[in-house]
Amino acid sequence: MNVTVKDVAREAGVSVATVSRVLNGSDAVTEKSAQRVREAVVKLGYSPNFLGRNLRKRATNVILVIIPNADHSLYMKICAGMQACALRYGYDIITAVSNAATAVETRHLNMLFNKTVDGAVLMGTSFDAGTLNRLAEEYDIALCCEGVTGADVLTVTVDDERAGYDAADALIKLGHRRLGFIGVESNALSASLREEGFLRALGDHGIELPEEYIYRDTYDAVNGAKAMERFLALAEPPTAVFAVSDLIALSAVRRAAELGCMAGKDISVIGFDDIDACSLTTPSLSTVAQNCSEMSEVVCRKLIENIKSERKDRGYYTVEHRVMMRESTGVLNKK
Amino acid sequence: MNVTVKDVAREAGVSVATVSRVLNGSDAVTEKSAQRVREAVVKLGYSPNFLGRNLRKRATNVILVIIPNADHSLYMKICAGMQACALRYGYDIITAVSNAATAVETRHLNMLFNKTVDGAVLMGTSFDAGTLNRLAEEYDIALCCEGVTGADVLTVTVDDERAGYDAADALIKLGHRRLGFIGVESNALSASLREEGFLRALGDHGIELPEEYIYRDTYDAVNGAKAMERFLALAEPPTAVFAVSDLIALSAVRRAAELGCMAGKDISVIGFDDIDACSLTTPSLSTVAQNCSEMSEVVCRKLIENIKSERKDRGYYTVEHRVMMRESTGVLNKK
DNA sequence: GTGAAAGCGCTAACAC
DNA sequence: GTGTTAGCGCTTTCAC
Repeated sequence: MNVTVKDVAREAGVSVATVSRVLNGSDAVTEKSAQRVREAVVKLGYSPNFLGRNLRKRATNVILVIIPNADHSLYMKICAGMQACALRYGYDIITAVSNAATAVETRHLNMLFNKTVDGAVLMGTSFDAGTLNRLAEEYDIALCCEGVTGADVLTVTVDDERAGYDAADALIKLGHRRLGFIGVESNALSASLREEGFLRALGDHGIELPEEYIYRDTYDAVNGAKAMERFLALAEPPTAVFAVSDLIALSAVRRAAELGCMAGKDISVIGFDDIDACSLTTPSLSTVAQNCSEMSEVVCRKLIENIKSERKDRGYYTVEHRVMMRESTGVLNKK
Repeated sequence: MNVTVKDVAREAGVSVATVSRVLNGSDAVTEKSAQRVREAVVKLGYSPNFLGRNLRKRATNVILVIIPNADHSLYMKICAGMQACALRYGYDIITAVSNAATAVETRHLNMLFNKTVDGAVLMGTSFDAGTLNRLAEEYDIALCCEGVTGADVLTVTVDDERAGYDAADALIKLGHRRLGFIGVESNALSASLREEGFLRALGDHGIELPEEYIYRDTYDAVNGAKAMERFLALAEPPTAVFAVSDLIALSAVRRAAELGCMAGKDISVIGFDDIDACSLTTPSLSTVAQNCSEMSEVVCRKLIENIKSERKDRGYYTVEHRVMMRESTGVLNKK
């Protein structure tokens, strides 16, 4: 019932070795035999069983990408980019969502342990540096979007510190001196780097940051609204705000509007990531865009190189970011 | 270097058969042997090679989900739901993006042909009914979100006709009699069903639909803007508009605002899908939500049942939808 | 209860 | 250039 190389060999009147040679593009075969094999393949509707092939070759040419969060369009964009890149190297990408839960992430990594995939890209992993280093000892893994302090693992991200700096700088260039910051209470490296960069920019411009201008909470859109409420209740609210994620920024913009304060006019708000919604809302959201295509390209190529080679590249690479000014930011409105 | 059952057997002082029995939970083994095997597994850090196991078992317990479009949060939500459901049955979900391109979709389906996965869910496939029927003859596949006319394949969607009806009905209940429709020029079954339902609602209320109140273009957000321009240029523009997708609706809302026409006040707009952006924009977008969790649950469970059984369920199932009224719709503003 | 051995489908070394 | 055969790692009959 299930057609195998044997069947094809019999049909074509050759040996299984010849069939395998034709299928794998080995040139050591006469055109006549090759032709006969190809015909038999078509006639029998043969499709090679990759379990057998992979078992023998000890490779699957498949890379696993673990996504922490199904709601974030950034991750899907990067996956699409990696897929395009992998294809050129003869690899396939499969993705799985971890919901940032260690248990789920571990379950997915089983595919690495049980040889179902050749390598894995972790986007915002929940593992600590020690675990990652142990993993990297035995398997080909890479971090993307989100690095981990102390992890000696191939990593590709934007330069978050620099990006935070640039976001603040863009606001300052618009004349703002009272800058608010909405961050997240987590050990996410990217968020704290963005905060560091933000603070450095303020320092460079001799701007002080009062305690009340900083708001940190869980990574949840609704906290943009909460932060904005707090800011606007101050005697002297900030005139511009940087949020470490677009979702938070959008929620802040919305709450501000409800409180009679229009983003872009009465207050400036800039987010991070450039998710699709940024350009769909009114006002459209200024943000810092990550270069997804470059990020996916770099991480995918380097991981495949690692898989194929004995020498393992464990470098930390950064890709470009770009400040995108839209309608939610404007020059300081001197009253 | 790579530890196998053999190594575990030697370490535990038993045969490979016993090791396998312990690993697979067969009861025909003494607790003493089992204990020794478990210890050896831990000591050697053994992890079974699934290529060998799957080859032997002729099953992988993995389901492939093909997503047409990486930008649509709906698909990711459904994937997450399917993952949760699959887990309960001991299956894993892997996803791949096709960009609605037949070539890519075919490439992904190779995983089905080469036995890398046990079944596949297609969300908005680019295959025609004939191809799907032939596929379903030999493999376990299911359609989700988007059916195909004439495809005798397990399918789970919302009742798009009814949903289109309900969207129109909601607008009519707000007092609107001049209803516009923004559709897509494609053979997507869901879109045409939504249109049918929309028209039926109008018919039921004795409302005529002038030709100029219908706009159809490619499935692209920017067409919401184009449609709105056309509508607002009419001597008597529609007072309410139904768009078959949220992205299109959001773009329409935005363009309307630019033309001085505020959604929710001057014109009502309702979309479809309830993507995340709906509640983040101002005004928030009214829409028709699909019951993602039910959809993913049903399709996943029934597909797994098909995989496990000889009897194949090829039914067409529909799940609930819900009209969500937000700020972009309002009662007819009589001037 | 346990072990020996066959075999899942494939590739590649080796012999001709 | 082609065929024979071993073996990738695993499960599972079949003896014992």
